[in-house]
Amino acid sequence: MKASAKDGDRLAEAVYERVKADIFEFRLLPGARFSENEIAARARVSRTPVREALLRLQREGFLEVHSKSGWRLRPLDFERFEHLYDARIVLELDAVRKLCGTQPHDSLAPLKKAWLVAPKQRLSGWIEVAQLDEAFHATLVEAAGNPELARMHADVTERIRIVRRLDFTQAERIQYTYDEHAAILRAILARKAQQATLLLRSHIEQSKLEVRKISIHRLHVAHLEAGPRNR
Amino acid sequence: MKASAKDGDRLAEAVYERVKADIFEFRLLPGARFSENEIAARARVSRTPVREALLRLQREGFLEVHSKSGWRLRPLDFERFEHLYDARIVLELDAVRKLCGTQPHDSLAPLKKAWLVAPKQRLSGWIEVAQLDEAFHATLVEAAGNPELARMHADVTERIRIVRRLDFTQAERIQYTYDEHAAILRAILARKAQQATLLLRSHIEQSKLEVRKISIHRLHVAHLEAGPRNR
DNA sequence: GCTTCCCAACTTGTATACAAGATGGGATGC
DNA sequence: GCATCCCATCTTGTATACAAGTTGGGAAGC
Repeated sequence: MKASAKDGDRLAEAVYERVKADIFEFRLLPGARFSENEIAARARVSRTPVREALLRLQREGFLEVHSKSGWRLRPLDFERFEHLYDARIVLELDAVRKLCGTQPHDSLAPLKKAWLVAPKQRLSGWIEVAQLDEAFHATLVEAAGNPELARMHADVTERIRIVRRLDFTQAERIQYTYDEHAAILRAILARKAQQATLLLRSHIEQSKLEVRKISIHRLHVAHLEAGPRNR
Repeated sequence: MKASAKDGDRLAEAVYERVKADIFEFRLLPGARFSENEIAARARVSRTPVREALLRLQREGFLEVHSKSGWRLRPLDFERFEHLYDARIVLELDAVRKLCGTQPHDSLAPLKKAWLVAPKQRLSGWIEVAQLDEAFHATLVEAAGNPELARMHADVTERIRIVRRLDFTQAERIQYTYDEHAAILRAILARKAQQATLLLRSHIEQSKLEVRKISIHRLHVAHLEAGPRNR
């Protein structure tokens, strides 16, 4: 699949998606240094669209550029991730409060179909569940009706994705996620705002905690096998 | 003051600031079309840094680009402004709740100095008051301690600035702003969360309303004197 | 072996060249 | 007068050329 031919004159966009995928799939490692020429050579394009893509990823918080010296993928910043999880809490709780204060939206119908299912029908692949989980929370915020808040939430989602996925690599966490999403959804549909917000807050706090634990573990392993690398 | 010489190799940044200033000061009008070459010629730089600046302003929601056809400043979108004001409410109320739940921060000290003053010491220039108003709300959010939420709030602030300033062109609105800010601040310092959030919500709602009224008026005038122009 | 210094090779940031699509206005046909 | 078509011109998107700062490694000196 040649990327450069049929993308409708959007090489910069293609490079952007490609580099972002490299980040999420750990082909580019946190702290790694690289140059615009390397990316350009790999993608078989010139530095111009590469630069456009990298500058965008920089603005989005993924990359750093050191003038005349090169680019690097920002190291994982757990303090930042915690702040982003807290931002999720703010945005999602507000959405749930608004949802509980209006007529039931049919925009929540797909969530019922995906999450209020018999245990046998639950998905188990961690990649699929991670996608479904993102969609659950995004749908809540979008259904609340403020596209600007939804966009902010989507930005947060992208920025924590790299660590959030780790949560679902534990099988029992998938089951908890199903249980908790179902409970949250039922509370929203029943318009129990107090209950829904409490459940959602603890659900996100729990994710935050799990990710912190796993990340620390991974960091420990990485240090053992690689020694000092970043900075 | 030559911009190109001493800016430490940051032509793109200088162009970005320049164009943004043109937007805020109505040298570029909503709906106006322009090309990269025009901007480049005015700023005496090549298209490369211009393009970098424009792409950034596009990502930030100020501009649109139509492929091979040109750029234009997005028309004022009042529905979007309302959503952004609602986003402010979400972010600032959360900040105030957090502030009321912790020990008093000395980071609020500058606010006391600026807003808890005798009527005689109040500023009256609408540009200064608009800046001070932005700083008031930004300081509240920053003091709450989550830099990510503060950054989102700052982004919102930039996007509504163009209409928000209109609020302060009415002298009595400046007085109301002083009164309301003082009341909000006192409630926060007294840790009266309920009162502080109520006051802050109605304060922002009021701003939203005023801006809507003024904007509609301005739109009306613009239509009268210019006829159909955009779209 | 150790430190210092210097330079060649990279790097980004900017300018310029080129490709190809969008567009508007005027000539043409009626 | 009016609609249609076509092309010169303008536009973005990409590639390439150039300028200037950063850096790392090896020679030189001791």
